[in-house]
Amino acid sequence: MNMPYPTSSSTATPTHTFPAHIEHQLDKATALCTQQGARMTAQRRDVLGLILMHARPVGAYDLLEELKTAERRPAPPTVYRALDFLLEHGLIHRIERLSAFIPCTNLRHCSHTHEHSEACLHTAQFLICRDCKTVTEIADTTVLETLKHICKNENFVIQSTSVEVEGLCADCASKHPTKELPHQGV
Amino acid sequence: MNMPYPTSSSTATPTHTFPAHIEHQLDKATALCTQQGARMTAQRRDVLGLILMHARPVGAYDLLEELKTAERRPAPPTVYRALDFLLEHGLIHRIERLSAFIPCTNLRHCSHTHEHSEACLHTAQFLICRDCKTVTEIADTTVLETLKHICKNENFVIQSTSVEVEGLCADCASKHPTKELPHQGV
DNA sequence: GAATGCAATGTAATACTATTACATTTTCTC
DNA sequence: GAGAAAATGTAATAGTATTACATTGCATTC
Repeated sequence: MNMPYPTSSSTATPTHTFPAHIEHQLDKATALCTQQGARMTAQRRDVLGLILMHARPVGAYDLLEELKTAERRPAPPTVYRALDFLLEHGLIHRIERLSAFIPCTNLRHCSHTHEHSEACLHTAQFLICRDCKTVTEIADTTVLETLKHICKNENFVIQSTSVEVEGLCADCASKHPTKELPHQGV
Repeated sequence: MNMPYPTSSSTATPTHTFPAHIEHQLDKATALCTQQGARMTAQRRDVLGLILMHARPVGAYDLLEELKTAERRPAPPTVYRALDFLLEHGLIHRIERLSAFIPCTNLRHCSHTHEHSEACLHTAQFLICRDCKTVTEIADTTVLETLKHICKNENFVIQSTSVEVEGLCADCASKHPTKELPHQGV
């Protein structure tokens, strides 16, 4: 009983339906794709929807499980292809340390335009809580500016960056004995 | 025919021997371990030696291959345990994007003391060349300072960080048509 | 509206990375 | 030397990702 969505350059019927606020974010993502001349297919929309449903980073195989329906049992490449697409278009981020994926925060925000395009260019920064596994995307641009500056000096051409800070979020830190950076390096 | 090494708090005979300059770096690493009350065993020394032998990041299973001798066929946990130890003591770094390992640059430097301990505290920064796979560790401290500042504001307790910049090194960039950050984000 | 070409998806197999659990050996401390 | 702790050996398995090739769907042109 799924009705086709009013996606401008999209394909068939999504196999999943999501709560209204998620659908809204999906529509926004679809609009962004159209704008970039990319196709937000049903498959990709489903995967993005599932990622948006999670409060925490999701693994590819978790998504694979959740994609299963009575009719279809997708294989790994299905999910990885969708993830690649979503990554390329800046709709999600990959958390390297977790081998997991989260939506780009900007998708959750109200603004429909993508003024922040540059800040999202595969150059996001994250705070990862070891305890509750929550990941927060940082809006700061200073880090990226610094990195750009360094790379300019070295004639290194930046294509993408990942900045991941692992530790304890404020909530978890208040519940546990504080453990700071534990040991000495060279 | 391997003779025991003069390691201060070490164990049995290493199964591998390395060129003099590598042995020198290994001795330095051993001294650092002793200083920290940690044991640089033959196994760990072998693994570190192999990592030092590579110009580029090495995967765990590559090391596993290289550890094989006529007598011994180590299993994965052997390598992973050694890697964990070396990581914990700041002797190597893990490049998240590559699931691979490189020596801490300071091991290669001349200074015997570890004045830079803080800068190495699981908080290194890397430039990764997509083309030649070479990884350069950056000495800069600004990025870490910025991150510390941000985290302080958010009451986030930092335990470790990774900053990975992927792109083209100066050499490779000069050989190829320049590809900058390719697409737009949200 | 058939033909063509390209993008997207389906499918099976496999490669690569990492951990668990438990037995054994080595080393340290007393 | 005995006991405890650290390190290693071993087998099995879990988790993540890719390759290669077949098929389908969509878009453009004639």
